[in-house]
Amino acid sequence: MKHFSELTPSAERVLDAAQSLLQQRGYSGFSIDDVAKDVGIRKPSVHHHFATKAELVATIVQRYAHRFEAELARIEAEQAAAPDRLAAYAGLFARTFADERRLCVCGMLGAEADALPAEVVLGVERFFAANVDWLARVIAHGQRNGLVRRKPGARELASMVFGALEGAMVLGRGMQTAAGPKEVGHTLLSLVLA
Amino acid sequence: MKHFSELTPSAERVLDAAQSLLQQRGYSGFSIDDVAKDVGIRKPSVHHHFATKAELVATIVQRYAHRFEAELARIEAEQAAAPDRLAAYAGLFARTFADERRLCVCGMLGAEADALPAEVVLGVERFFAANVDWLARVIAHGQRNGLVRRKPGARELASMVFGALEGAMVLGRGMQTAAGPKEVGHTLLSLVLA
DNA sequence: GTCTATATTGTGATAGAC
DNA sequence: GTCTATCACAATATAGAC
Repeated sequence: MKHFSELTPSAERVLDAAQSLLQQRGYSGFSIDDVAKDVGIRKPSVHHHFATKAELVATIVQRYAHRFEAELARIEAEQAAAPDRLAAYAGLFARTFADERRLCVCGMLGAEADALPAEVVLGVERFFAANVDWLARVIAHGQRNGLVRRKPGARELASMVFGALEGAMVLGRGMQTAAGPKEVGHTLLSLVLA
Repeated sequence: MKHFSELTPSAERVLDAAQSLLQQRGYSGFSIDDVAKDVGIRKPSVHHHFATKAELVATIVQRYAHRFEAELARIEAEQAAAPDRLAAYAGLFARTFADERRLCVCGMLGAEADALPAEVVLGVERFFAANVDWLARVIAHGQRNGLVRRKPGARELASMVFGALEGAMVLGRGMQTAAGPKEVGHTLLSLVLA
């Protein structure tokens, strides 16, 4: 598979359009032709950049995960205290959702996992693990400093926080009045602080 | 749309097979022919019971929501204390997930909402609202008795708990080592109790 | 990098017989 | 309630020209 950093500008436009469709409709819910129409080209031109749909989506996941991990690094650099890091983390989900109520790329794909090519599922697994690992580290740090409650372990809290934010995006789309990731982020924070 | 209580045994077999496929692969991820194959009949026989795919899935949602609400009523009858009711509630999600790592029907459909017929989305919205309403009532009751913490309001806690359990199912499929709804249920309970 | 044209398969849905 | 046969179209993907 191509690495996303070697993409031409045309390939990036294809990737952007496909990611948006993926976040709105899921892997099985959009076609190569949908992508082509959004970009303003024809189907075979999409295949010129990405031979198969699986490769296209695997590249989306790769780029998405890379960008996300860069955001995590930025948060750690900018925020020193665990509560501030957690608040900024929730903000990442809120920002994605604020843009046309888009779902997390990997949240969507995780739900569909059984219907996906193996190379896509692998990228999703890595993204999930990276998130839980990062959260567990931040939470453990906060627990040592007495800023985060100690009772459920760092890893249990991390899984719960990550899942709650992913779940909040799903609820937010299915239900107009539901709390989105922004509101759930606040609720989580007040529960998790010592 | 037909009501699920008037279904013939053959129609119920079709509905069962379709629901399983829906929970594993999503609305766009299974076809009428997939359903037919699982039941052991041909495509037109599926259409004989449900004229369109939209009607088939809308009926699944209707039946699923009805059964779920019956479970909620049973929990309220069997468990008097809010913490026990919440634990039993989380158990509903754990039980679904324990069966072949199936997703909640409406969790799956909520993620796909943008690609779905209106009659399906309407059923999903109703299911979400029923869950948050029920949880908010149970939590408010627990707050009055001093068994549930008072700080985030009942409705905020309810949205968070529901979303966390839905999210845990998504994580559980995408990531082998992740906490499923069972583990997340325990974490949630220990956070929410006073 | 993009196109037209095409192959192949899958899709939801219908007609009409048994 | 189920079937065969069929329709109209949409899907992923490829060949080969410009």
